[in-house]
This record gives sequence, structure tokens and C-alpha cells, in this order.
Amino acid sequence: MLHVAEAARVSVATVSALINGTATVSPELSQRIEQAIRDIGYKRNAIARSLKMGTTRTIGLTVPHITNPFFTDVVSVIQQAFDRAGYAVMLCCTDEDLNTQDDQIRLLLDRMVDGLIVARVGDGAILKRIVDDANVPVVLLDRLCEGVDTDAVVLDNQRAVFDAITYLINLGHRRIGYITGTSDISPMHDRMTGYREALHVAGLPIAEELIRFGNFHEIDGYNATMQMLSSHDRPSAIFSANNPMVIGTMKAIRDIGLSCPEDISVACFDDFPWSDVFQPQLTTVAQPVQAIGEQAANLLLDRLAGNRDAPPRKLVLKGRLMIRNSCRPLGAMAQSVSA
Amino acid sequence: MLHVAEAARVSVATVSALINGTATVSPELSQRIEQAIRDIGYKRNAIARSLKMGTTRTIGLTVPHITNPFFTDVVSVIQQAFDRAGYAVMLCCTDEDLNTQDDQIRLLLDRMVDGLIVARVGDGAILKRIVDDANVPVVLLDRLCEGVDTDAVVLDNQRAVFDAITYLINLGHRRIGYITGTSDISPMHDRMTGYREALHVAGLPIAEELIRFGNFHEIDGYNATMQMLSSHDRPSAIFSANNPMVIGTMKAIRDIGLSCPEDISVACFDDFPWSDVFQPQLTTVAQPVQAIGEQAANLLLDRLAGNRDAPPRKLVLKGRLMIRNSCRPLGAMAQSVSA
DNA sequence: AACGCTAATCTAAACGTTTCGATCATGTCA
DNA sequence: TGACATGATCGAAACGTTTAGATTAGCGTT
Repeated sequence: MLHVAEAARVSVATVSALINGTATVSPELSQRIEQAIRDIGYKRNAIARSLKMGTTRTIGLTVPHITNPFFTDVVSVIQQAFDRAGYAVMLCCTDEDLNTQDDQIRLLLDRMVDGLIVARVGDGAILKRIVDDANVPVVLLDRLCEGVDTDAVVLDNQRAVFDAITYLINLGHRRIGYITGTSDISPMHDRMTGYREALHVAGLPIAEELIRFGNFHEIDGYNATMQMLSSHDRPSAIFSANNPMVIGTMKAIRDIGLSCPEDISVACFDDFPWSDVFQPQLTTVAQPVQAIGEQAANLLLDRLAGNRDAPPRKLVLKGRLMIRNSCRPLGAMAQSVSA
Repeated sequence: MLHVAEAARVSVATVSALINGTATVSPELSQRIEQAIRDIGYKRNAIARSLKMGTTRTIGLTVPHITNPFFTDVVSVIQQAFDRAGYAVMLCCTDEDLNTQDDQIRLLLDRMVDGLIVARVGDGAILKRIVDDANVPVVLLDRLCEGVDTDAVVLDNQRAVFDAITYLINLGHRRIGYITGTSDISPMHDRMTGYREALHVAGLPIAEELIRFGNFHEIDGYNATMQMLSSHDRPSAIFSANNPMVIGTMKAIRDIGLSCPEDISVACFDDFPWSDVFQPQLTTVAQPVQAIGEQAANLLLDRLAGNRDAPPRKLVLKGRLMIRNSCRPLGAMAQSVSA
């Protein structure tokens, strides 16, 4: 900018005024400055600007795993929304690891991101502290965090799983296996509640041996399913509360020599693009990813636009049960269908 | 930092020296400074540091679509690699659009990213100009770019498709449909060459009506497949040169009332996690996503470590044909199999 | 003709670091 | 004891912007 100013024989202040339109500058000087900018190929240094202005027009986004199709889609939507608004997005994947997450959030805050969208991991205590002293707006995504009272957009997980399990019960299933991630994050907790509630409402017992915990990965779903299917009294249906784990479930079913839906019914959380193309076509709980991403972006953009003191807004969206052919009717239901 | 210095009754230079270890500071002052840092909760401002140092420890990464599973995986690997190296990653999705890409790259360069990994889109002319005046190292990913002579990591696309088509020919297929993206990017061009070469080597004619161009999206694959399957002399196999488009292909096959592999065989580029769980299990060309991501990251990290003048390095990795059950033997082959 | 008002432009400080060179105390050696 | 190397610390400039406030010129009023 100094060079531009010299070339145009004006002060840097005038150049700045012209570029930002913060003050009127005469046509004559405007022309000289614009010419100089072109000649020199000047580009404003966003870092210097950020330092002075205290804003980077960059936001941080952390998710557990970008390869989880739910997060892939949400990240994509969020990225687009901020791109439109002229913001850059720094993406971090925490790998479901608490320390990684804390490091990454600190890294983002050091870089003075203007805001944060966080699909948190693990215990919220440190997250809370970090977020408290950094003075940037935060939007929680997918997962609430106790004690962190900020904007959030989540699913009505309890209801979604309640509906899915109730659907299985109505098909005639009585022993329904349930595979979940660690329940220290709100969606896993709420989904579990939905599972128990559905059984309870239907007057069915809750068999604790049919509830398995994993760490969100395919291998965890595989192991959990193997255990359940090897038992003498195996379930007739399995619900996976997490998408990557359902792949493990399907592989276990295959490896143990059973088939879905003939021998065992399967449903899971989170839809994916292939679900209605291949067999079996999985019955899933689809999250409104587009809406989730857009709402999260909008909440943050609204704060960034200056609406700082509005009370925290918590958006709860509805899931949708996508009924396909991976769950088959059983018992009386099967008869009434075949009749 | 000023406050820390005051609280510890030292100069800012000393604080900086201690934090960065650039000079020895006495145990006594060290202790005072560390105490002050804790008391105040001081965090170094990375923006100010960047301005002074001329480095942001941030890189830019642009891909066409993060929802394309190939890019999802590669982005994930790259992100991890840079995370380990203490770099942040700014992610941009160009949506296969040239102007978007140019805007985003300019945005990244304005923010003084230290380096760039680009899976480019469209004509390379503007990209070349942008990259030339910005003085940052660039690594091309997946797609080469004429005139841009930088580090790159790509697949041997021609060979990979040659192998896949030859496999289909060996199964007895003679009319093999080919669905590709626009051929202005190197992978699509090379893959097409592989297709033609395989037919040529096998002494088969090239039927231009069996070659269809789309714009990388599911709907394009759907339309192309519909057209091919509606013709009086339809192909016995279809190869999709792009992963999202193959979903369209499968849906078209389903909607037209055919089934795979009984009526038509299908193979495609890019593997995905579900491929060996559902039916049909798609035969695919798997790219070594882990290696691609790591190599790209390594090339860039090497430049960032100071190795600026080494000549451009171009890494060409091999694809791997994952043979599953979506392609069936035909004619003589089918007989020899059933015999 | 003196005054004030407005519009255009400029000067200089500030943002929070890093770093060069200067300063100063201390100990060592001839 | 004086000269000098060594080590620890500091002052101040610089990175490239933005912006408050000062300055100047031009013009209409009275």
C-alpha cells in the first residue's frame, strides 16, 4: 500500500479510504490510485488488516470425523454458507479425541477466528473454559454441552430413535439389539433414552445384554454385532446409533453367515447417498443435514453481524425415518403381511 | 505481551525471547514471566506474529466437492498430516466451478496461506497466473494443470482404466458404455485414453454413442445411463469414470427395470467404504487415498521446510482394481464359468 | 474582508508481535 | 588493574494496515 501511495503521489490514508470507501476521494486521485494499484498488482494484506481490525473473517469448524457421512454433508453445507458470506473456514477433525479437540480449538482461537462451530467430543469442562475466556461466539453442532450456554442446533434424537424402535416393534420385533457410541455426548444419551422409552411404552423388557457400547468406528460395530449374534438368544433386529458402526454390523452379519433382512433386520442412524441403490436398502433415520448446516451457519453469522447479546438460541430439528427394506416383519406381523 | 512484560517488570523483548527460546533468559526472570503469563492468562496473538514473520502456518486446500468420497478421504488425510505438523488448514470447495475456484484461491492468498494444495477445476490459465504472482508453493492434487509446473501427485489414470476395461473385455463384454466428466481436466482425459486404448488393444471398435459426458453429478450419470439403456443396441457393461455419477447409473438401471449384474455389469472409479457390504458389491478402481493425501502433504511440508528450489516433483501412484460381483461373465466366458 | 462550513487529504499513532543492535553487569585473563 | 569477552536484558524499529484528528482549500454568508 505504501508503494501504491508513492506511485500515485498520495498518502496511504487516501489509498485506504478509496479501497474501503470509508471517505470520499476526488475522481482525479481515485484514478491515479487505481492506476497505481493495477500497475503494481497490489493486493491488500488481510493479515495486517486483521491485526488492526481485530477480525479475521475466518471461522473455525471442528467435527469428530469428516468421513462420517453426516459430518461430510454438514461440513459441506457450512462451508458453502460461509463462502457466500465472504468468510473462510478452518476445518479441524478431532478424531473423537478430547485432547486433540482442545488443542485444535486453542489453535483456532490463537489464530483469532471470529467464531466457532463445534461438534464437541468428550467432557465439556475444558471446552467450557476455553470458550469462556476466548470472547468469540460459539455454535454447538449436533452435540450439546453441559454448562456451555450458547447457540446450538441439534436433532431431536430421543424422538427419532423412539420412532425407529417403535417401527421395529410394530413389525413384530421383541429383542432389538442396540449399538451406541460412548454416552458422554448428548446425542448418544438421548438416543439411548429414546430406545429405552420405546421398549417401555411397548411394555417390553430392557435386556441389558442387547445394549453395546463402541467408539464410533466400524470395528466397534463389528465387534458389538459379533458378540450379540454369537449369543444363544440373539436379537431379531439391530439398531446402530451411529452410521460408521453400521458398516461393521453389516460385515459381521455377513461374516457370521447370516443375511439381512432374512435372518436379521437392521436400521441405523444417519442416511447416506447410496442407501436406496444397493441391497439391502437400509432403513435409516435421516437427519436434515442441509437445514442443520444452514441453521448453524446462520446462527453464527447473525452473531458475527453484531447480534451479540441475544440470549442463546437452541434449535431442535426433527429426524425422518426412511423406511426401506432392511427390516422385515416378524411373527404375527409377518403372517398378516403374507396373508 | 505488553501486560505480561509490565507485570513481570521486564521488557517485551525478554518475554518474546523466553516464549520463543530465541535467547537465554535468567531463571529468575523466567519464573517471573511465566508467573505473569499464568496470572494474566496470556496467549500469543498468532495474527500479529504472522504479520511480523511473514508466515501464517496455515495452508489452503481446494477440492471440487468434499462429498465425493475420494476427496472426503483425501481431505481427511491431508488435514491430519498438517495438524500433526502444527499447521491449520483452510478448506474450500469449488463446486467444479472455475470462477468460484479463482475467487477462493485469491481469498486464500490474501490471507497469506503459506502453501496451497489444489485439485483444480476447469481451464488452468487463470490458476497459473494467480499461482505465479503469489509466491507460495503449490501442490497439485489429482489433477495436473498445463503450464503450471509444480509439485503434483496424481494417479496413473490411463493405466487404471485400461486395466478395468480390459477386465470387462476379458469377461466377454464387447459393448462397454463409458460415462465421464468433462474432459478438460487431466484425469478425465487420461481415463478416456485408457478406455480407448483397452478397446483398441483388444481389437474392438470404439462406438462413440457409448461415450457420454456429464458434469460429475449423480444426475448426469443418471441421464447418461438412461440414454444408453434406452437405445436399441444397449451396452452389456457400463464403466463410470467418476464416483458420484455411478449412483445415478445404478438408479437408472433400477428405474428402467434392469438389474446389476444380471442384465448389465457396472464398474466405476473410486472405491467407497460400503462397497463390499451391500449388493451388488461394486467392482471399482480404488485409489490409494491414504498415500495420495500423505504424499501431497509431504511435498508441501517439504517446500515449507525451506526446500524451495528443488525441481518440481511429480508423483504418479497406481490404482488398484477391486474385483467384486457387479460384473458378470458373458458369452463364451459365461459358458466356461458355468461349465 | 473576515468568518465559518464542508470536503478532501494528510500525519501519525496504533494493532501485537519479532529482532537488530545497544547497553550493562560480570567474570576472566594478561 | 585495565582490557575484553560473555551473557542477560532492553529500546526501538518494523511488519502493513486503519483511523482519529489535524490541516488545507474552496466556497458561500454576512
